[in-house]
Amino acid sequence: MDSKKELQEQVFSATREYGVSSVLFRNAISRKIGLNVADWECLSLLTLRGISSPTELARYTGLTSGSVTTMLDRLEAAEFITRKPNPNDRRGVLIEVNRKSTPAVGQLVGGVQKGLKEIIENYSEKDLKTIVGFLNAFTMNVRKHTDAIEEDS
Amino acid sequence: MDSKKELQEQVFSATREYGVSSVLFRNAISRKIGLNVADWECLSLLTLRGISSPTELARYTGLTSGSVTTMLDRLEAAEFITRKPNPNDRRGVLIEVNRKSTPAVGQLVGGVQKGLKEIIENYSEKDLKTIVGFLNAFTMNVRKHTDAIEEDS
DNA sequence: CCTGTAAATTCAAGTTACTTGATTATCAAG
DNA sequence: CTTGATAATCAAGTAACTTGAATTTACAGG
Repeated sequence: MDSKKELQEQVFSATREYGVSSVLFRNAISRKIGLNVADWECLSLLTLRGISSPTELARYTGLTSGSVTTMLDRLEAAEFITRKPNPNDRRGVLIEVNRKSTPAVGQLVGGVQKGLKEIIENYSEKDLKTIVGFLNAFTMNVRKHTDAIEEDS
Repeated sequence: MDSKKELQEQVFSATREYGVSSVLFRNAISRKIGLNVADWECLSLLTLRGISSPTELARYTGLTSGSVTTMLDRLEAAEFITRKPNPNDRRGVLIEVNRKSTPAVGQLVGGVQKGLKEIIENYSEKDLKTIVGFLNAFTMNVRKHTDAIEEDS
């Protein structure tokens, strides 16, 4: 097998390890913080997006809207999030993450992000372009297949 | 300088979108197959990691041994896995994934994998090396922090 | 301006999955 | 051959999730 084919296989394999490691990290951190996995993923998305809605969180976690309601009740009671009225749609609510009430979370996530930034800093512009291109292509591919799965139901 | 910082930010952002898209794919596929998210992820771990015992699976998932028992009962009833006696330890069991009994799974996962392989084929050897290097560095970083979280408990 | 339909969220009742603690069987060591 | 630890399971109780209905608001067509 030539070296290019081998490299292709290495990339393929690396993407899987990337995914597995992310899952294991999530398991460890949610356990550490004392949240179940769904609750943690919810907080995680909120951290990325800043503000979200129960509908979006339902999609992200794969839970039903009813489950999201009780999950948000839990997170709100624990002061991880706040519900606010949506000024543009009086049916909806906006979910905000309370960053100050989660110093442990910030520290744990911040550590990984810091590590990632250090990795990124070691690449040239050219390489960064290659990496961004690959990551975006990967993401588009996953999205395409997700949509395909969801369509024929 | 500025464009490099911007590129770095793009990579950082792309890794997050990569993660989000993976989560949404997981939701879609587990729903499609009729497994809950936790069961699907376990099946995935069993397949990718070659995990073989309930004990090991419990460690990876953060579940208790009792939960793993009932989860394996579900997966076995649905014929996704098989329990076999461990010839080296009569207390234990070995878990095997039944690849043949899951054509739907194979087809769905195969689709994404095919797309990924097509993406990979468009890169030069040099670029592939860059990509592998980045993915591995990312994975190592996540693992390092996972271990750190698990250690001080 | 109405009216019907769809969407966002919540709620109540029933189901599923998880945890804890005990149980059985086996191992490993002295 | 006894002691302490480990692998898996089981039973009972708890926590989380789903389903389906209710409420409120949005929006499109007549």
